[in-house]
Amino acid sequence: METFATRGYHNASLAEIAERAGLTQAGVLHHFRSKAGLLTGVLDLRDQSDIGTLGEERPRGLAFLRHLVETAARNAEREGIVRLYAVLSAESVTEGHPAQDYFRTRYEGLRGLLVEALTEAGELGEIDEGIDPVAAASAVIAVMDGLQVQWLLAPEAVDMAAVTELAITALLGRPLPEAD
Amino acid sequence: METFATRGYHNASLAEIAERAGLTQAGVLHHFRSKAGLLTGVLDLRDQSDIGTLGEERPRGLAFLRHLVETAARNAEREGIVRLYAVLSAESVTEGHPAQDYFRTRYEGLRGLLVEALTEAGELGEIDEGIDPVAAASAVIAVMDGLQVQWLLAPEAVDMAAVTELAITALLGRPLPEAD
DNA sequence: GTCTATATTTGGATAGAC
DNA sequence: GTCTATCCAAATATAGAC
Repeated sequence: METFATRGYHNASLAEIAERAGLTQAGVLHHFRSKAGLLTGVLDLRDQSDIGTLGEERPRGLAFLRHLVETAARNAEREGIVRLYAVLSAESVTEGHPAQDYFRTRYEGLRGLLVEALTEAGELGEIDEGIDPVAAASAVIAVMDGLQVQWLLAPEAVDMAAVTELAITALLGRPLPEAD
Repeated sequence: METFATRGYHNASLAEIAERAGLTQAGVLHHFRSKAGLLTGVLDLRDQSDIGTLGEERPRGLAFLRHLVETAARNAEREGIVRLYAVLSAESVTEGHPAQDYFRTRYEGLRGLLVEALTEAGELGEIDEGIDPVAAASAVIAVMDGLQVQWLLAPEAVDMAAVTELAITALLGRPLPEAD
């Protein structure tokens, strides 16, 4: 994870990964059939503790948006994870990238989660009728992703949580309720 | 440009670039001292026709924000350029990447341009007093960047111009004036 | 200014011993 | 399950002819 985050997929070498894991390059390939397989394994592992796989008990309505702001705040303390996703998601749009399907599916899922949360918020009367859940969903995800790159290049210049909350409240047209 | 956009920096080879340019790999290195030098050259070239280098006659106040929406619309017809910046900007956060300074400076400049435009808009009475130009600047840039990755992975699922305009109008708390 | 040739390094992957 | 040894391909960069 750390090596892919620090170097990206193509510039990461199995030799470096092996060394950091305490075995040889051939040893790594005993557990994963190829470098691409290793990347897939890393992403699958990460997924088990990530937002993209929130279960049925996930927060509903605006509480989900609040959860995203908290995620942004927590991310400011997890540079490695932020870098991993920022680097790999963008790299995945290159030709034949092994994580392309993963990120296509991930974004589709994230947009779906947000559309659902925004729709719930509408039904609960938490937000105005006029809001387009699909457009707002893309916007929220985009802000969070874009902030990560800016923050990685200049951590002192960008407050990810504050700007995320600003953008969300602006899109909703009202303040976000505090966390429980 | 096309090769770096399609493959990223590390996975692009001088051989492919040379072939597409109609000469040999050694021929390319006669004009650029190294692969990193070539990347720098590409970015410098692009800069001459790009938003980051708008001169003194750039649009002022909200007209600048309108200009950004138009850029997003135009970008939907320029996948190559979009991919170039999306891939390289994220890749630039990896260790020792040759475009790191370029993108750090670029984002700093973009934020400065946005802050200036938003400040002008405030002085012109085009937007409310309460708006924080610095936070809004980061947000606008982030939305545009984030949308590009989503759009590259699923062009049919994301309307870059519409969502950009939605986010900007939300952040401003009012509609954006039409272009001249 | 472009080429061929080559040096040198590094990469991913495989075979087979232990 | 891990290692050593090796293969093979590809990469950047340089030297020097034309």
